[in-house]
Amino acid sequence: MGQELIKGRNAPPRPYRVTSFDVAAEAGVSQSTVSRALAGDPVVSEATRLRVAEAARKLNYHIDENAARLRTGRTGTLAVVLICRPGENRKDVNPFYFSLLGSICAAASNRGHETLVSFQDTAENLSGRYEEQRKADGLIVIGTTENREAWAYFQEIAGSGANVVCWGAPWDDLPWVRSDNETGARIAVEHLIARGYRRIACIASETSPQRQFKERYDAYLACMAEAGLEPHLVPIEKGLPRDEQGRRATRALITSGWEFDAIFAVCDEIALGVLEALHEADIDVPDKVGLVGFDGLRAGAHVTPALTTIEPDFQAAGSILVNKLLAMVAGEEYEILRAPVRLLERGSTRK
Amino acid sequence: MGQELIKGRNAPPRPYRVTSFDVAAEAGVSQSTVSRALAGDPVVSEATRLRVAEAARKLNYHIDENAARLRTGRTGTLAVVLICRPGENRKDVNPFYFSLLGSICAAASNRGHETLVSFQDTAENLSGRYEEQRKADGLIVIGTTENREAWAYFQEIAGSGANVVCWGAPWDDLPWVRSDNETGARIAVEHLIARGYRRIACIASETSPQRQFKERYDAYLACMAEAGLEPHLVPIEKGLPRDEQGRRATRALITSGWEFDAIFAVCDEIALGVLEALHEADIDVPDKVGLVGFDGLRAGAHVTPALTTIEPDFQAAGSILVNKLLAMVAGEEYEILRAPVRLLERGSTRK
DNA sequence: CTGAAAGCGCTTACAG
DNA sequence: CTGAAAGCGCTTACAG
Repeated sequence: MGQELIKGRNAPPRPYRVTSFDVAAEAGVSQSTVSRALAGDPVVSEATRLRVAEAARKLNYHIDENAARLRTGRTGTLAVVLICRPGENRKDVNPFYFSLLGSICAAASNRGHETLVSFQDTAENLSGRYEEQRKADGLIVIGTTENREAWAYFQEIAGSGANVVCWGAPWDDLPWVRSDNETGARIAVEHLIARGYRRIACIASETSPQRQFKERYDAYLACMAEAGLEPHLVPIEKGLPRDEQGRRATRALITSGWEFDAIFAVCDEIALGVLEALHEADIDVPDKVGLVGFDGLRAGAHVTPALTTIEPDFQAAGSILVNKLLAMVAGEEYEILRAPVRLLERGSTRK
Repeated sequence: MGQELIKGRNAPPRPYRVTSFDVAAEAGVSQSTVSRALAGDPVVSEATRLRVAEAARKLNYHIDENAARLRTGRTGTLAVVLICRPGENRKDVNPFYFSLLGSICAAASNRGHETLVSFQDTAENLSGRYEEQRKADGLIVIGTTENREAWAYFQEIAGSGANVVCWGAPWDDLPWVRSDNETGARIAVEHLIARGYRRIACIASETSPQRQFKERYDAYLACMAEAGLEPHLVPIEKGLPRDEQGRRATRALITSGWEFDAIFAVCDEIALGVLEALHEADIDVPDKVGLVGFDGLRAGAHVTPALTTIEPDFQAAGSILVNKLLAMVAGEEYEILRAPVRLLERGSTRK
C-alpha cells in the first residue's frame, strides 16, 4: 500500500487506516481521481470509475467523513433534540414523541441526511451548538412544552441565527410545525354530534403552556357554538401525569352534576385516564358516554373500548419538519406549518 | 479578526467561520495555546485559560468537531441502528424498542458520547460502516428479530472486526445483551402459582427466531415441571401482527377444550391481543383467568384490567449495551449480558 | 479526462 | 508554561 505505517513526526499513534491514496495506488490513478470517481463526478471516464470502485471494494475503503466534512463544510446530518421533563426517565417520555422521532429520522433519511439524536432536560446536559461545532446543518427540537428552561435555551440558540425548527415550544417565536389542531378538534366534535351526542364536555386547559391544547379547546368552543350547543370546560390540574389529570377531571365532572353524554379530551393520555374513571363509575362507553381523544397513540388501540381519536399524520409531520429545516438551511421559503390529521374511529364512540 | 475572508485559491466558498486563530488573536496568545486551554490541558496557566475562555465566549467560538475528529481519530459518538420490518411505518415499531433507544441515548450521554440514530430495513438503506467512515466508535443494533436480511448484513459487519453489540439478533454469534428471560419467566409463572392458578397455558413459539421467546418458554416448562403442573403450549401463527397472534392463539386455546385458568404470554403485544380475545369470549380476568405478559409496555397500563407483566430494567439495559460496547472499543472485557427484570403487578392477576 | 497541490481547522510532538 | 509547525484525509480550483 502506498502509505507508510509510521507517518511524520507529528502524527498521533493510531491503527493503520486505508485512505484514498491506497486506493489510488491499487487502481493506478491519482488520489484526486479516486475522490472524483467515488463521488460520481461525471467527468471521470467509466473505465476509470470502475477500476477505482473495484480497488475501493477490494481494500474495504470507506471515505472518512470527518475529512470530507472538514473540507466541504457540509455535514449531511440533522440534529434532533427531544426535550424531557427534568429528571424524567427516558422510558416515560410520551410515546407521541417517540413516534415523531421515528418519522423525523425516516424523513431525514429520505432526504439523504442522518440524524444525531439526544435527550436533554436540565442545564447540565443542554447542548445545542450543532452548527458551530459542525456536527449538523440544522436542529429539530421536539418534546414537552413544560420544560421552560430547556425551551428558553433553544429559543436563544434560534435567536442567534441557527437553523432550528420545533414542535411543542411554549412560544411562537421559534419556527414551528404543529398538528392541524383546529381541523382535528372540529372533526372530533362534529363526529360526536353526528353520532347523536349533545352534552359534550371538553377536558382541557385554557392556561396551559401547551399551545395545541388551547388551539383544540378553541376549536371545540367554535364548533359547539356553531351547532348551538352549550360548551362545558373541565380544567385539568397542573403538575400531574396526564392520565391522572384525566381521571381527576372526569371525577370532578361527574360530581359537578353537569349532565354529559360525551367527552372530548385534548390528548390521548388524558383520554386514557378518562376512560378508567368512567369504568370506575360504571358509566358505559360508548352507549351512555362517547369519548374522543387526540394524538393517535397506539396504547388507545388496546383499551376497552378502543379509543376513538384524532391521529396526526406522523409521516407527514416528520417530513414537514425536515423539509422546513432543510429549506431554512438552503435559505429558501417553506410555507407548510401544519401536519394533517384524520379521525381514527375505534370503539369509544357509537356507530 | 486574524483571518481573511478570502482564503487561498483552493478554499471552497463558504460563510465566514470563527476559528481558534481568531480566539488566539483576541486573547493575545498562540493558536496552540487556545487549543490546549479549551481542552482543559493542566499545563496551561489559570490566567491564560481564563483569558482564552473569555475570548471564545465573546466570539461565540465552538470547536469544529470535524477537524478535531480528523486530527484525533476519536469521534465521541456511538451509532444506533434500529432494525424495522421491511417497509414498516416507523410509527408502528414496537414501543419496546423506542424505550430501549431512549435508554441507550441516555446511557451514551452519561458516558460522554452522542448517538447517531438510524432506522434501517431493506438493502437500499442498510448502512453500517460507521467506524470506517469515522462517524462513530462503535455500533449498537436493536430491533425486530424477524428481518433476517438486515441481521445478516450486520453479522457480516461484526464478523469483519467492527465494534458491534446487539439486542434482538436471531443468532448468538454477534455480541449480545438480552433481558434475563429465564428469571423473568420464572417470576411470572411463580407469581401465577402463588395466586392460586394451576392450569397455566403458555402462548409462545418453539421455532420463532426470537431467542427470547424460546428462553421464556423453556423457563416456563422448567418451572411448571418443578411445581408438578402440566404445561400446555399454544403456538403462535407466523407472519401476523403480535396482537393478532395473541387473539388467534387464545381463540384456539378456548376451542381446544384444554381447561385453563391462566395464560403466560411471552410478550406484552401478544398479551394485549389475548386480553381482547378473553373479553370477546366473556371470560373474566383476573377472576376466572389470570394473565401475565412480558416487556413492561406502557400500553398495558391502560387496558382493563391493566396487564400484569415482567418489566426489563430499561435503564440498566441501555447502560449494559453502552458499557459493553465501550469496553469492546477499549479492548477490555465486559461480562454482563443480561438486563435485570422485575414483576410489574397490575390487574390481570388475582390479589 | 487526469494530476499536483492547496487548504479545511484542529491536536500534539518538539523545542524553548 | 507557550509557540511554531506538521499532519489528520479529504475536495476542488487550476493547469494540462
